[in-house]
Amino acid sequence: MAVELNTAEALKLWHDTHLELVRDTEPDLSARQTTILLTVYLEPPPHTVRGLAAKLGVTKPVITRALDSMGRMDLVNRRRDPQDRRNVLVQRTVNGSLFVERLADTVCQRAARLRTMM
Amino acid sequence: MAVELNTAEALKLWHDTHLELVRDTEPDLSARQTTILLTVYLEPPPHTVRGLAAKLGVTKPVITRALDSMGRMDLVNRRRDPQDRRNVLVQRTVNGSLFVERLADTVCQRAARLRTMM
DNA sequence: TTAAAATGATACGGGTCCGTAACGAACTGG
DNA sequence: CCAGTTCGTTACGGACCCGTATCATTTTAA
Repeated sequence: MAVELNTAEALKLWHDTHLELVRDTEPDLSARQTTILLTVYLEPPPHTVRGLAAKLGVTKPVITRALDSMGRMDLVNRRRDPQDRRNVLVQRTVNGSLFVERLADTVCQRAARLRTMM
Repeated sequence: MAVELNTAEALKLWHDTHLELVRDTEPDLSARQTTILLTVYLEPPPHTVRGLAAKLGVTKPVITRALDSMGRMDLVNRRRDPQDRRNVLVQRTVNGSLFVERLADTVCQRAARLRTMM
């Protein structure tokens, strides 16, 4: 596991990956949406609105709205917690998994090209 | 120069860096703004509105507005091209350089921690 | 000199997002 | 039971961004 980025490489990776995301036809996710999406897909459940808001350091309506829009894109799902029906559990979707997989591929490809393209 | 990210590492890097940017007090840049900013700071001048629009695959008003808001944040500057006064040249600022430097540090630190934190 | 082309900015109508405040629903403890 | 707490959501006014269409300015070329 060799992950050593110098300053120039880090910036180029950040730039190249963002450029590819912008050029894609898919609508860009905001930094907040990206963080929420990857939290849900990388960290073990359960994921609640309150928990996500605390983790990101934002208010709860921010999470609610992000879940609204990402739900419209079919990237995440909401379900009531049967144990405590006040809670909402954020769940993964098939489409969201594919989206995250494509994002990982993009980052990996751009990282690999750093070696040859600089 | 060893840059080898596997899928899990790429996603964790993307997540961790975005999380730190969201938690920062500074306002988040959109993907388009990030791409414009890093293009200006990584690639050799001159940078014009038309050129940036073509590179990103967006319309010119998108670039104009992004330059408006990033100019308000003192991240970039606009200047008329004396050679061809129709053109606007996008220029770097001291504050923008610091911002880009901090971004690079964040990405580098998060990349370095991938080794120990997984 | 003048019509055409090119550049960036602006107006417009519509959408999304922001934080604060208030709300209903669900749980908790006395 | 029932007041108090904890959830997530919604309402609101304001800010920003979107793409299309149009504009003024400048350059080019006939």
